[in-house]
Amino acid sequence: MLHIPIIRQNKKEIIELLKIRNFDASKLIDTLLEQDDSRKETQKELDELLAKSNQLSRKIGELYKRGEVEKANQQKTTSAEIKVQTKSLQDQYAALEKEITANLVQIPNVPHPSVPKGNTDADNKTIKEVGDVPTLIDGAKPHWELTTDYNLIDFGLGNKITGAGFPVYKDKGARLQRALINYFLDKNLAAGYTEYLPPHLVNEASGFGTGQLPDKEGQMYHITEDNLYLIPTAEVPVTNFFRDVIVKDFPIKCTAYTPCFRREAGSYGKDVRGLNRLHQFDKVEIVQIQHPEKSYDTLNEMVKHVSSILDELELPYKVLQLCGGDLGFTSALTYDFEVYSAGQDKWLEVSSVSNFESYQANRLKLRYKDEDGKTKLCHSLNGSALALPRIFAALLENNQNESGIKIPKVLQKYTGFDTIE
RNA sequence: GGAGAGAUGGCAGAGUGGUCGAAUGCGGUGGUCUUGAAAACCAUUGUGCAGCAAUGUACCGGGGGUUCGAAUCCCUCUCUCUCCGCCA
Repeated sequence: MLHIPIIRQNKKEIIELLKIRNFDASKLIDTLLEQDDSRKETQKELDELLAKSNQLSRKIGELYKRGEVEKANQQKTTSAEIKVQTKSLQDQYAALEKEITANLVQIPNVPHPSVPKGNTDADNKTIKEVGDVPTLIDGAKPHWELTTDYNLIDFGLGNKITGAGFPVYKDKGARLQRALINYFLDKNLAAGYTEYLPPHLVNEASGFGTGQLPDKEGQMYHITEDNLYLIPTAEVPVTNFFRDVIVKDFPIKCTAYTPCFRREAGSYGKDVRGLNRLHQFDKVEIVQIQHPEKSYDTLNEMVKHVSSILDELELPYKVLQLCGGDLGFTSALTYDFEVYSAGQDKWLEVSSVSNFESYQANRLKLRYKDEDGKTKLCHSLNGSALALPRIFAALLENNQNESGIKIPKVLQKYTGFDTIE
């Protein structure tokens, strides 16, 4: 969520920028600032009253010590009166704070000025396109046929033991999957990221910290018995490492492989065909915590890094800057990576790299100390490097020929084979 | 799963219901000394909110209660540790 002092300082600019997302914040912000004003006033009154009460208590203590019991008892009556007043002021204060937070969480992050206006993904801006769309052999197939033909994935078996959206990888399919995970992690390590293997279940506080809770509750699998949630992305456990932390050295660079679990309620049709949309999938994530002045340099660095992976995999891809309407709620600027998957003639999103500026950090209480020793909010960023299933699909579809499926060179030392026959 | 113990500042660890935001040690920062370093000595060192500031206020795992007054007493939740059982 946004930080109130920053809203106060840059009110006009923020309202203008939020229009890029087609979000009219003017009324909400006015209400918010009014509520914050009365919160301050209430606190002032309350503090004064509490000060009075504290003084009185100290006085009563002294009177008792001196044995002046009667005088002390008189003062007690006054103290009791003050207590009634403080109680009602405290309630008032708590109510105001609650309203303020409730309003605050309704305001999405302020888009970076460079974010293009727009409503849907059709308005996203193509930053660059790399690689040529491959010409396929006659009778080229989509991956959901190739995975069966070459015995790489058994969707039916997944249905049997769990349900739709839970594929079972097998033989060279399983090995290719493992190769991709290792390759991605090694690439990230070489770029200076530290590897983590976090829990796949998180508590409620973590869900709130990165913004999945309370609003997007239905998108996560919830284990009610223990009140834990299956992670929808490694972003949740990893970013929450830094909840309530005061950072000493920038940047912090983390990478983690985890399975990701998503309920995807309401998805259906051909978008969910094969590997295109799953309830469980593998992903290698990168997360950075950075000084506010450097976060956009870092964002560019992350985009370059993801690009270099796709270059090595020899997949045609494009980088898009998301328009206001397509931008995630908590992001200030997002670049999406889409890979061309020839067998189904489709561009598939395989990575989303975002700068959240201080939006997540404010929820997480993730801070650093500036030169004057004042605590300030850090910037947080993350991206996929990369999401596996769609890469898997594109590799099969683009590299198919009469004799089998070719494995890109860079992966061969990880797979231990160069073709799937 | 059964029995017990505990949760205090970056860490370790005191704390009789009143001057406790909290002893002490370690660590951190600044300084003295030194050619430099170490050692020693001196000083300083939590966070939020309000305020230009002085300062005020809140916070001793979370929530509630008793009391004029709670780190300290009571209730409750969560978590951690030890022992026993089970187990990869």
